[in-house]
Amino acid sequence: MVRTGQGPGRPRDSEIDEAVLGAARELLAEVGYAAVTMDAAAARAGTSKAAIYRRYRSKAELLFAAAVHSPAPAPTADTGSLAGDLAALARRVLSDMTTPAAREVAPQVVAEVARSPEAARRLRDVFVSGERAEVDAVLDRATGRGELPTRPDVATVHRVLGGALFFSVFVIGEEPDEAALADVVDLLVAGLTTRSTLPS
Amino acid sequence: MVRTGQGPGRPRDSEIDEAVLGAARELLAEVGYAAVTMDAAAARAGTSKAAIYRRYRSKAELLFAAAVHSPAPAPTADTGSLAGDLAALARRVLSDMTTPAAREVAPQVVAEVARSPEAARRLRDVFVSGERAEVDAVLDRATGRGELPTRPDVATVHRVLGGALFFSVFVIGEEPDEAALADVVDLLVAGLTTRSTLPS
DNA sequence: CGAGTTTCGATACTGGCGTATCGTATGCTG
DNA sequence: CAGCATACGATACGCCAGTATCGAAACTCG
Repeated sequence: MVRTGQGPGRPRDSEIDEAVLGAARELLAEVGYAAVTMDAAAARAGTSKAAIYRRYRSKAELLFAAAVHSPAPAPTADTGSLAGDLAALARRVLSDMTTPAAREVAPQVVAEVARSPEAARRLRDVFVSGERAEVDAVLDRATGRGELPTRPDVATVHRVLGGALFFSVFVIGEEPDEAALADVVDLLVAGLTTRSTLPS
Repeated sequence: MVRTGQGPGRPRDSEIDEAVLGAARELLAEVGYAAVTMDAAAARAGTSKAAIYRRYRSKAELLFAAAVHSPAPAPTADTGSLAGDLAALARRVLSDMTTPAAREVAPQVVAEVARSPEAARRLRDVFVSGERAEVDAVLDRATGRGELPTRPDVATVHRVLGGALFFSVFVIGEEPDEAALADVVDLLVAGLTTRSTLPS
């Protein structure tokens, strides 16, 4: 019994998938999050609201998908040192966060996550795990170089680095400049290279 | 010419101030953020929606005010060490974040902040500056004890600590347990006591 | 080929946030 | 006392997210 992965019934029209996503992207760029209307998105995509809601559970999810272009995040380059790698990673994450689209969409996604456990799961699968994997790779390289006394807990490092960036941009409301970013990374590197991590 | 601080016109009724805030608090606790209605809040407060919107610019701001009880946050106790102080501060902030009300309201406030620069300013005045002052006090004590080689940048420490907590709860979606919290604090302390901070 | 299931477009509908409008009430200022 | 500016209750309204309903189309399985 071969499971084709396709259930019974009429299959989704992939052209509509793209049309919807494209329309959402355009509208988001043109008028901004608040002014995007589901009706307008449907109209521009040449379809109906129902078709959109079959694909996304809310406006926040649609525009989240629209704002996220590259499902293949370029893995952080190997700069040769933990400090360099973390700085590079931090810069990339920060630049992703400060995209016009991301600036508007991310807070809404956080709000959505609070309402829907399912949205929370999806965010974790799409974003959190991806970021964590990148942090993991950086720590792997540093461990390989012998820069670290013990292997730090990935979750901790991710929490601290990602948290500092997210918090700065979306809660404090001021994007850290290059010096502030360096200060955070410096603090993190100093901590990692000094202590022995507690067992998680 | 004495500016009384009260402009012309009929003054606000302070009883309505309290009634609105009380009604909002009750409803928030009873039915949760999403199910709170501005009409219901007005009705329970025995007033009209217009009176509420004269005081708060949105549902998010109303429920934010309703969720924040103590404008006088108990200053963090002096535990005798930087590690102890930071751990205590982290625990308090975390417990504030994980209140049922805060869990629902905080993400909405973040979303609101993205839409309204004015809301952003208010959040900074009410919350960010308060937290930062607490971090500052902790760093002051540590510096006084001679635990730190140089005075760290408050903004950096605040970003890292506050960010790690906020990010964990509201983005990653998992509240850090006692061990995870200890790991973050440990990392932070190791970093602070080791390096010399870059000039901000 | 027929039964069952899902998508599609189209459209109508509900609920709730936020705004606007009135006539009235209440305070300051000259 | 005469403005004048604002707050008040009471609606009414626009706008939009999200849901529901319909007949028709498209695909799978038996």
